[in-house]
Amino acid sequence: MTLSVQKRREKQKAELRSELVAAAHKLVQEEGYEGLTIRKLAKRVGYAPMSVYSYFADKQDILFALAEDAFETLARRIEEHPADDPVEALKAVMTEYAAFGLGNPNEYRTVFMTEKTKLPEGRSYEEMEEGNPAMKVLIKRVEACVAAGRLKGDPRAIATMLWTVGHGTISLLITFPFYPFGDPQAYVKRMCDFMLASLSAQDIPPLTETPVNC
Amino acid sequence: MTLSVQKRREKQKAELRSELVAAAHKLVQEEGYEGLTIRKLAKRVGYAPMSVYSYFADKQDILFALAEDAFETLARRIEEHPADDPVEALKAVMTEYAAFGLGNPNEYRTVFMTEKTKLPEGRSYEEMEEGNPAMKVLIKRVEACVAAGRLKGDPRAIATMLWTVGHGTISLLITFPFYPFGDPQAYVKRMCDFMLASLSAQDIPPLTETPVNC
DNA sequence: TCTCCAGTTCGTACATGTACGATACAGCGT
DNA sequence: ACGCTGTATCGTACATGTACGAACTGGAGA
Repeated sequence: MTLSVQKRREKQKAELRSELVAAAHKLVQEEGYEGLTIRKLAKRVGYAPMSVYSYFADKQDILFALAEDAFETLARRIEEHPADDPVEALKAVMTEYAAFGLGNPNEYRTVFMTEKTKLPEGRSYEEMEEGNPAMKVLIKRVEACVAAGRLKGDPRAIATMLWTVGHGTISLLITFPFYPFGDPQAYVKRMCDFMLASLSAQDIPPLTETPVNC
Repeated sequence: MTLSVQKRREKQKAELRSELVAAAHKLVQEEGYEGLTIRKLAKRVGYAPMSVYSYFADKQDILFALAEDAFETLARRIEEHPADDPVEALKAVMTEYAAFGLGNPNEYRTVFMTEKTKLPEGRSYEEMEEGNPAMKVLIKRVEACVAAGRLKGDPRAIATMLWTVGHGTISLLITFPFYPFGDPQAYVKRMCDFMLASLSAQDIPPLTETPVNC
């Protein structure tokens, strides 16, 4: 029964990790993002500071776990959105995405604006789509638009381009709040409408087949 | 002659600051970006660690000074680029901008991917255009395209949208090098061409006049 | 000339992230 | 039953950014 023991171990460990994430979340809510400190977090759950490192490789790792939670919430929020027209449904993804980013700048920043030379553990880029449910919804709704004949081209390429523009919009709004974008909502809507209108008028080739000469 | 004394003071101070920036630059070149430490920097110029704070408010401030230098180089590189066709000239701005960002990710990140809630000193958002010559060139070349009838609409709005997309492209390529964008150069070119083609087909209204109802 | 003051320099101290290694303990083979 | 090994926990130590205030210094006013 050594396996059973192993399993129990892992389960316990996962539970303690969850407990730590919950405590971190509470800490952030109570004292703001700068209030999240390894020492404080450890004290919260009655551990020694260094014990936290048994569950997280890094402080970055803790932030990442928090962000993953947040993005699950985002995905849920997106999914429970009305989707009468496929293009409108796609726009809703971008709008909700932007609202989330602007409303949770710290989480957004830890996921999308911090160094990713080493991504947690060794998982490949699928982490992007597996660990980030929002991306899945985006691709799904793009595919719906293509299937409905409202967009032409490779869904993944289209989704990537939308992501690029959405991210550019959000991160600039976050980073340069004083730049005269006008109303943030309006700017998001402008970019969103612009992209959809422009994409509708073109046939988007897949990403890898783009000619590399030049 | 109290003014003259004041001036001399300021001049001296500016010189020392420049010396610090130069030393910081050398340090970064020699030991990488993590090697830049206030203590090490102070030791380089023979000061006590805390004396650095007479010239820079923050470590962020030091990085910012370094990045400003880098962006001046970028602007020079852009300006000395052939500009036969106004649209091609505009594309060249984006291409060079992207090449710079991908080639100097650390500088790019400190300028465009770190919190700007408090921008150095109290200068307004013009810091964006005054302190960052690249932005000026962008607007200038957009205006040239509009004047030549190749683009329609408000130059500042068009420039802002181009900046948004360019930044989105660069920052995603920097942050997620493992995502299958395909060849970075090709992806930059794709986004660049896409934007120019799409912008050519529309009349872009000014930023502030965008309707805010939704 | 003496006193005072603003600004520059810096010594010390603190909170933080984290590396290193010690300790304690649970499950295993002998 | 007894020691062995791997793992969870944690005490200590170090480098770092930076706050606080002391010491110094050069020029201004009495």
